[in-house]
Amino acid sequence: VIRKTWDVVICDISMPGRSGLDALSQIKQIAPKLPVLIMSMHPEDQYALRVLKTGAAGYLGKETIHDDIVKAIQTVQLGKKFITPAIAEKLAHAIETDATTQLHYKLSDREFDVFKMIASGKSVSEIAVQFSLSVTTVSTYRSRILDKMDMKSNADLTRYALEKSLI
Amino acid sequence: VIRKTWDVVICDISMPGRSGLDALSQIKQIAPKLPVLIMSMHPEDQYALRVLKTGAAGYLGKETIHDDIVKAIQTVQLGKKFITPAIAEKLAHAIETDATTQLHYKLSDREFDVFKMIASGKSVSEIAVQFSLSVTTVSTYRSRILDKMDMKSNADLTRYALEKSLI
DNA sequence: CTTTCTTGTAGTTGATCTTCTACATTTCTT
DNA sequence: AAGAAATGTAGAAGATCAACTACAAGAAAG
Repeated sequence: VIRKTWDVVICDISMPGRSGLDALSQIKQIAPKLPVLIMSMHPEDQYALRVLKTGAAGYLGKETIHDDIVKAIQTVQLGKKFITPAIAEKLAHAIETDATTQLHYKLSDREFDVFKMIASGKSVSEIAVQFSLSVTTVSTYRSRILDKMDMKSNADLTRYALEKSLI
Repeated sequence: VIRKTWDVVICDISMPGRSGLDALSQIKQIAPKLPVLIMSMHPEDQYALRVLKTGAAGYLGKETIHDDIVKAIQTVQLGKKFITPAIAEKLAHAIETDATTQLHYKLSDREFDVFKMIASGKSVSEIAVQFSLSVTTVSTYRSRILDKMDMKSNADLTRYALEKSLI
């Protein structure tokens, strides 16, 4: 990679550990646009995600290596990422996990509605009227919201909602 | 000003109205760094402020024109502003008026303390304990705060305080 | 296909809060 | 200096809320 120009790098890093990732990041440093396809005899576990995050154009585990390699090379040569269904699934999960770190992900729909109203300053009784619910019901929602979001006051909710542009 | 370079422009705009200001802004457009001293037979009323905002280096009203003109020219020639005491006073007022537009300017000291605590989520009773006051006293403060700031809920206060970085 | 968890819903009751009113001090206004 | 407005302070009483408890229906898990 240092001496010559290539279309694609196919790199077998069967040994897990830093060495493989280090090699990848070095390559990407020297030639950021050079597609690097990583092969491994390990299954497409979360290792694949780390590899992709480091800049690989694709990851082939032992399950897919025989079937997909030609397709993979063709794909990455076009500058696209080659993603197997299994990895796509991992990616989706990774994204979902990101969503999971959003404090309010735990709220049910009703709770979220109430959350927004409380955050924007409505009182529980106002909310109760608007939703034709008992005041105590709304109050229960509020408790659950505070509990799930690990907060203590309405002001916390307001602050949070403001930060996340939820209101 | 268009054709030659000058040290200072002394401009008599005894006629109020746009014409004077327009001339001034045209001059400042052509030669932004050229000091323009405005003279007028009108008193140093708020017209002086408008003139200064438009970029004049100083304003001499009929009261000061005879005493200060030499000093004024010397001052603006150095690139400084020439401000008479009377105008300084106006400026101070203008600034204060800006402060006045801050919604919370009306609050008394105690009210402002309470305001910050409410905005950051403290309950009236917590505040009452902290200040060794009756709950109703704090509640009264709260009413007055809401009233003065023309707001309706604690969430409004939180939002406001957050916006103005008061908490 | 049960068991368990989550969600939507409320009542009771004690806690907290608001509103109205009041009054003594300060602090403006005139 | 006299009167008016703002400020600091609270009590009584009614309004609102929170906490705990409960339960049914749906979702998820085993």
